[in-house]
Amino acid sequence: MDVSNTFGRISSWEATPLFTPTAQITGTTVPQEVSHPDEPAQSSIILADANSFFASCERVFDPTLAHKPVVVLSNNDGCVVARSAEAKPLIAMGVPWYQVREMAEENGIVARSSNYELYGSLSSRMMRVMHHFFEHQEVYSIDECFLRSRKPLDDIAPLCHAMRTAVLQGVGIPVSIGIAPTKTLAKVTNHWAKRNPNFTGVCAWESLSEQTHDEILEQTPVDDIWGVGRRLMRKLVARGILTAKDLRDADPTMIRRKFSVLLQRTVLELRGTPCVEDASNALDGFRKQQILCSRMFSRPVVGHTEIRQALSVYVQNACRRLRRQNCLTSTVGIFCGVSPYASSTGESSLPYVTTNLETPTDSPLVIMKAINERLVDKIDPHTHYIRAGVILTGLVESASYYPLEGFEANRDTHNIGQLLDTATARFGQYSLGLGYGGIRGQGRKDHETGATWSMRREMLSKRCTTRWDEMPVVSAK
DNA sequence: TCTGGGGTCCTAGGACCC
DNA sequence: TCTGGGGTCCTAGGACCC
Repeated sequence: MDVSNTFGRISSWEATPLFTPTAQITGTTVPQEVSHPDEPAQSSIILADANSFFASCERVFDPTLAHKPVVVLSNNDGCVVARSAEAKPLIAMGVPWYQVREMAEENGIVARSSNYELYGSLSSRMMRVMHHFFEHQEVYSIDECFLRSRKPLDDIAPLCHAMRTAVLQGVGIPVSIGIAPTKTLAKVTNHWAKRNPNFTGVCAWESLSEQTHDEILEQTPVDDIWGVGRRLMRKLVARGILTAKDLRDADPTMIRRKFSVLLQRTVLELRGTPCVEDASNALDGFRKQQILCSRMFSRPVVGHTEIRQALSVYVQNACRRLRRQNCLTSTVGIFCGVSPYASSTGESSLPYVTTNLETPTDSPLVIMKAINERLVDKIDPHTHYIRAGVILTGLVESASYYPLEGFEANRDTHNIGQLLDTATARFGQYSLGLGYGGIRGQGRKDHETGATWSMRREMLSKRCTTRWDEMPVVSAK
């Protein structure tokens, strides 16, 4: 076995624990990290997770929502994607909004369209505050991060309490914290802390007795475990594995053979052996390997003209993200989808077609030209599409790419992308656009482009932290 | 009338090479 | 007429996450 594997990428053929001797798995031993005599050999994983993040964000600048049931809807006001604690008993996750709207109004449930600009801004504030407490931070999603510490548990727990208070006071978002030897157990602990009123937002796995560990795992259904979705759950239940305790006690080799290396890692993680690597250093930080921009339309779209309009807007959005991570793309793909509810076959995603660009680029002009010339005619002009999207893959770092002489054609020589970035930073997103991405309407209700196919967001709150003209006004009497 | 968006990783299978 | 074995790379599809 290659020892360099141990601290680098997990090899695909075997679940290799990261910090502990691996004799029981591979027959070899790996060096342990050097530790200070006063410090535990293994670091603690701290999972900090905001409570009902989107709903909590809506409350930050609208105190009238406090203690009321609040739900946040997906794009296009489609279905319920977040619920405050008060709303949880009243409304299920993921239900289509149109089916429950009447009931919600009768029960005094307040609904908001999703306001990702606000959530993103509050998320980065929250992450900054937490980073102040623990140097090693891995931002895992918009509302949660893993922190790592080698301090003794007696020191970590008070720090976590202080961090929780700081986020609540400084940003206005309540978070729950789980501390455990592995990421999977930190997730379990965190969920437990949220459900159990005995914990004031912070719970440490290792402060609990073995009997409590068993009780917690016994009460955790297998599909509540990080990494086990609906499909896997069905297969596991068929084998009599119903709870997290059953999975922890299953034979890892059998799990590897019958399922996958991923689930084998989960088994080991439930036993306290870290197997899921720290992703914060992957790819120089936060560089994505693919960029996808897609949206549902507010109404079905037929024919190439409007599809081109939408693709043009999405390409500009994708290119902005591409430039932000200093990359160029070599392959562009587009897809359209029809409603799986309307089609008799349940088919949802129709053509996905790709084309390779002659040279990598970040220019929306070059990409849109390739789409118009090579891909758009693969789309059926008579189908009623409800969504479309653009995927950029084969990303390369701009700094490391030098075109051969005579092959610079795809370079954005006029720096149009840069110009768009500067203009939109100053005047707001969609204030300036290219071609079909050029803007016709201002209406927030019809989304930013003002196009009739643009998504619906009828209950959008203000973007208080990112728009001068939407800043909240406070008055004192 | 109306059912989200943006990612990741793993695996199997095919193409291709020597 | 017989028709290998071992390896890499790429891609599509499936599963998962929030």
